[in-house]
Amino acid sequence: MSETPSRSAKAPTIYDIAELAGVNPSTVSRALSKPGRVSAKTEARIRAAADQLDFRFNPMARALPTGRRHTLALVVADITNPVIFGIVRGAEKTAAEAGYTLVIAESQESDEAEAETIERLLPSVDGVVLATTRLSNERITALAAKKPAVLINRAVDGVSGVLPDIDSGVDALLTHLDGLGHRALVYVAGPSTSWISARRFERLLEGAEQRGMALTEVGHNVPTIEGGRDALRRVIASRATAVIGFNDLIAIGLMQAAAEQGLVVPRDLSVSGFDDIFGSELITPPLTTVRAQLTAAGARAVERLLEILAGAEDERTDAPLETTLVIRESTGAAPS
Amino acid sequence: MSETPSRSAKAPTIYDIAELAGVNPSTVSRALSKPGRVSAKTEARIRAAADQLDFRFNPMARALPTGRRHTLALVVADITNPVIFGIVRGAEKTAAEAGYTLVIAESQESDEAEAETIERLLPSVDGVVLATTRLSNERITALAAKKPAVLINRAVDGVSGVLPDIDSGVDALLTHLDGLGHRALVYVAGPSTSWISARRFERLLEGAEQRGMALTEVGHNVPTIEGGRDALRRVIASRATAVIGFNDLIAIGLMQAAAEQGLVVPRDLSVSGFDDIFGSELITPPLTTVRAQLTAAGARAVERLLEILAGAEDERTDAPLETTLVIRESTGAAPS
DNA sequence: TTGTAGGCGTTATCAG
DNA sequence: CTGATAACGCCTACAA
Repeated sequence: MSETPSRSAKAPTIYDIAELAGVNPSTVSRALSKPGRVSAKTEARIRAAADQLDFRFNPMARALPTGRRHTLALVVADITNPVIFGIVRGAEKTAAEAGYTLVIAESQESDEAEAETIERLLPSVDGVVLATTRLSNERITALAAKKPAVLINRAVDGVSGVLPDIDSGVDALLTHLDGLGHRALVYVAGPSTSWISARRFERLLEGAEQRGMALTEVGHNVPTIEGGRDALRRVIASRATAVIGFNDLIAIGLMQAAAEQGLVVPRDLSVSGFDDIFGSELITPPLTTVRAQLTAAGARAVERLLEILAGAEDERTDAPLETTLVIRESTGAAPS
Repeated sequence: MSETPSRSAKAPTIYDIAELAGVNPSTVSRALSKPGRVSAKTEARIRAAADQLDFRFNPMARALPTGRRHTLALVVADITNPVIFGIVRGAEKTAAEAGYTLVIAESQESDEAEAETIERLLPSVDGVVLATTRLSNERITALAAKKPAVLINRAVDGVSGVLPDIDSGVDALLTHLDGLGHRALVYVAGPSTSWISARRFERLLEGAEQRGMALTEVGHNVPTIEGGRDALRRVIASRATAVIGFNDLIAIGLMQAAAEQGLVVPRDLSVSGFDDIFGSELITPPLTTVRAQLTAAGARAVERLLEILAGAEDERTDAPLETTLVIRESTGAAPS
């Protein structure tokens, strides 16, 4: 016999239940939030009353005395970047399963804008996941001092992070290109604020040295298709036979621009990227890329956050997430 | 001289400010929430104190007496569907500008799962945007009775909705295909619970009749690339020369499967879709599609919600969002 | 213009 | 095991 709760009618409270069940409100609170601390009989009666009234806890009221909001924030730079698909999905699922709500915020512009967004959200969440942050290390450290924070694809001293296994992926890619006969490579870097872009380049450098390959870097680019297109001219000028884009978006932009210039990929130029986003497989030729476990990253970030909230030691960065080279058709033998 | 707020130190309250400024807490509340109701002098003093303590309102505490949570929910069936991108972006931006926080929830499975998700979120939000809902009309009506709700791409009596201009887009598409000489079409429908899929088919039917074209429908499909692939066999069996996918994802799946069968698009089969998502332009050949204004839809949905919250009449569905036919290379002359 | 007092829904601390 | 009662941080009549 559940009533039809109209929008105007206020939601039932534990007082309503208490009255209906003939007990004290505090007993209702106990019965409903910490089962077992109340006699089975009364608990049953209270639950029945709660059902009948279609009762839900008021999260706001609940948060007041406890300080727990049961809400987590996920901050991303650009929602339209397909990389965050998986991250969002993994994070949302894990949060929901733990009874937490996930707030997603986009920080678009500068690190200034991002800082503001976070500032705005902070009072209503218990912790924050930073997925593609443009924040400085200082700001991140400051943030982590206020609320539990976990980083994805970024390492900052003293702050928990979830990282991909950069080295193995990069190595596999280099081995692949080496095998195809490429001796000169270019890396099209991401934003200067991207920690992971720098790390990828570092490892590329090491690997290229070991293999005796030439490697140059094409300075900071917006991590979008546009960014990739804009970089083509500099890529061509480098005379490399294979380009490695900071991410798939850049790689795709590169391929589009190359096609427009009459360049045939991979005959004239081999192109590869990172992440394996939606779309990488769609483009012609399909993109060779280093796949990251995005969903797992999102899930793990939230797990870490929940652990910290549960009182775990703060900083910890567990084993990096495995990475796989996905060979498709955008890479081929070096032109002779 | 801002202190370094440590995670353990509790956030400052209006009491702290009151003490520091030598006034009553209620005066602080007034000064900070409704400027002008306090003498300029005291207000200045209070603001200074607030700054000094780096004060933020506690949204939870604020929500208690007022009942306003300043939070909106956006519920989507599948976060990895690129259609959602634009919607999320538009919604998030509009919400943030109005000082609202956006919670995004994914409801994956059945309408049962979606109902549960909403149920869980409801107490912590002021209103809900349903973007790709699988809920029944009854459930939607029930939901709207509890909290303000706005639908995207779905019309339900008595509930506000944001709709695309289906007719003009469909008509443009039909005219395009007619001009290319196609006389037999197939529509690859979306899920049976998709209101907009049915509407698209209806209009296709009308238009096909008017133009004397043949049209068949290939029953309900999952709105993903997989769903499109699975439908190809039935599409071929229909003997149509042009397929219209419920959305771009289905169209892309169709194209992939067709290519694997050795069919050349558009020589052997013309393919088109709806939405113009990320990826439609990337695939080869680039997809002809009816573009929807996704970002605008998300923004407008939140605007409507805010209007309702501000006391506007409840139901209203304003002029549909314009739709544009984007002709690319997946459609061509009908085979003779 | 500013202070006082009561309340919002829940939890926590004490008694009983 | 259960009932009072005081927080939690803010808002809002009402009074001064």
